[in-house]
Amino acid sequence: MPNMDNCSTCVVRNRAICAALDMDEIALLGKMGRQHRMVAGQTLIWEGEDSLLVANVIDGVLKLSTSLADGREQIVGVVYPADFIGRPFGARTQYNVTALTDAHICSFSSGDFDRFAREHPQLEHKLLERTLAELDRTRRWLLLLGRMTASEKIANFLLDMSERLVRPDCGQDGPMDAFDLPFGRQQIADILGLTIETVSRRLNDFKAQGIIAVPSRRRIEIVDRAALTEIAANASQ
Amino acid sequence: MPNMDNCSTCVVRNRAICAALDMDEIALLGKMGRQHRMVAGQTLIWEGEDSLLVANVIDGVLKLSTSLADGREQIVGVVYPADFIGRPFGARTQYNVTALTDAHICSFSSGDFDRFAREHPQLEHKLLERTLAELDRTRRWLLLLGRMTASEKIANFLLDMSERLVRPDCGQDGPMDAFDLPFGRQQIADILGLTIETVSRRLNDFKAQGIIAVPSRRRIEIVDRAALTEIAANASQ
DNA sequence: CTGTTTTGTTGATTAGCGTCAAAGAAAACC
DNA sequence: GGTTTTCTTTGACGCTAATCAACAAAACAG
Repeated sequence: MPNMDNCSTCVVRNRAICAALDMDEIALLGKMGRQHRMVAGQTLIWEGEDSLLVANVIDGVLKLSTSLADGREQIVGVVYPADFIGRPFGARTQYNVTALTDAHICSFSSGDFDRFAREHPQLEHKLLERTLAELDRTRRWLLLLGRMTASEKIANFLLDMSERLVRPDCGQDGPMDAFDLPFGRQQIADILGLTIETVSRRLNDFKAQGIIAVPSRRRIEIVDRAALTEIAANASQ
Repeated sequence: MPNMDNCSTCVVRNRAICAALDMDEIALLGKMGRQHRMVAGQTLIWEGEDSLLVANVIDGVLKLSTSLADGREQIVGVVYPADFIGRPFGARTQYNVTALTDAHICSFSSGDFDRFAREHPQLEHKLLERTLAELDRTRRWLLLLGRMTASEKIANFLLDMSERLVRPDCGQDGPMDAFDLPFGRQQIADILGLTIETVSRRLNDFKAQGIIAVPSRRRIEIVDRAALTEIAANASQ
């Protein structure tokens, strides 16, 4: 089914890069887009393949990941609703894009999108601002991977999650103290450059110290945010 | 001294983002730019300060770095001639920018540059392509920091350097087998998330195995590129 | 050339995280 | 409801890289 009028009912329309466009332009872009459903675990783009499509995330969480020949994996990005996926302008995609939850995306052929973007500087500008912000975030992740201990990594990860998992629709704006992670333990390990055992141990240490509660596998409740912040910043120094 | 006609004699003019502009536009941008000399060790931008300037590197090598409260440092980027420095469009710069060698840059006030860029989509497009490429590179670095052993890190680092230190002016295009690093041992450690001792030891291991030669402190000669590539890719698996 | 500082190397020891193995708990399936 | 499968926790142990410390070699200054 071609999407007649998906954009006007799109829930992320005002937060995705589409927000840079006016009504007419959105209609034009909308004609080129296709909405897809993905199930958890499904891979949209494979590492090293020519970049054939780009997409907006409408709903769900996806990971960007690369791995070494022997299977060691590193998650290099996590993508949320309203975020942009893929590598415009010709280069090869350097990582896998895989759904962590069931997801809903709006995809475009790379070629179509590239052409459209070059004709609409507003859109390119929005994309540039997003890419700059993502680069900043990724550089901060270098510090975490290169220089932090396991406890510091996990504390920072939990604080980061408490900020990013805020649902934009519910009026709340501060960080949340209770949330469900969209990751299993192995995925947390792949984000932080640790093993699953170390993640499990440090998480249980925090639990034992009364810093967090873990009522179910994926649920985290931050009980003592100050303590967690201290560990994250290595405030003992 | 205002720079009357620096652009027409600029050695990186055809490789920097300026290459997106035509003569008139370059002249306009040139009026806003100022050339600076920096000495090795000098810091241009401090972590967390409001982003007041952006710049093109004309000559020299600079590092982007962040650090933790107790002094642990991570280099999050290395910038070469023709590269762009700084964070346009308002955000705070999240890292220090420091010259590793004596350097020569062409700087612009952030405000001026932002305004000019928004009026020149070609320039923004070039900047977007660069930022996307830098993001790809940074994501590959996440894999290195998160999942590689010290030997793998150093092998990859040396191979990366042998490709990036090719002087664009000298006709050669393949990677170089002999080059001078613009880094001391501590800086290599700060790039790879290691200690200076580990860098020194692994480098000397490679030397002992006849994979590289180290005729002087900063000079590297790749003697057995195949062996180095095997270690980098963990080809033993 | 000589003393001083900076940078890099080498050795001994330790600690943190990874590895291997097994048991336990939750989810998925029939 | 019971079985299988998957995911997580826990324990024992080993190894890699960090730490601490001393020394060597350049670089630099006078």
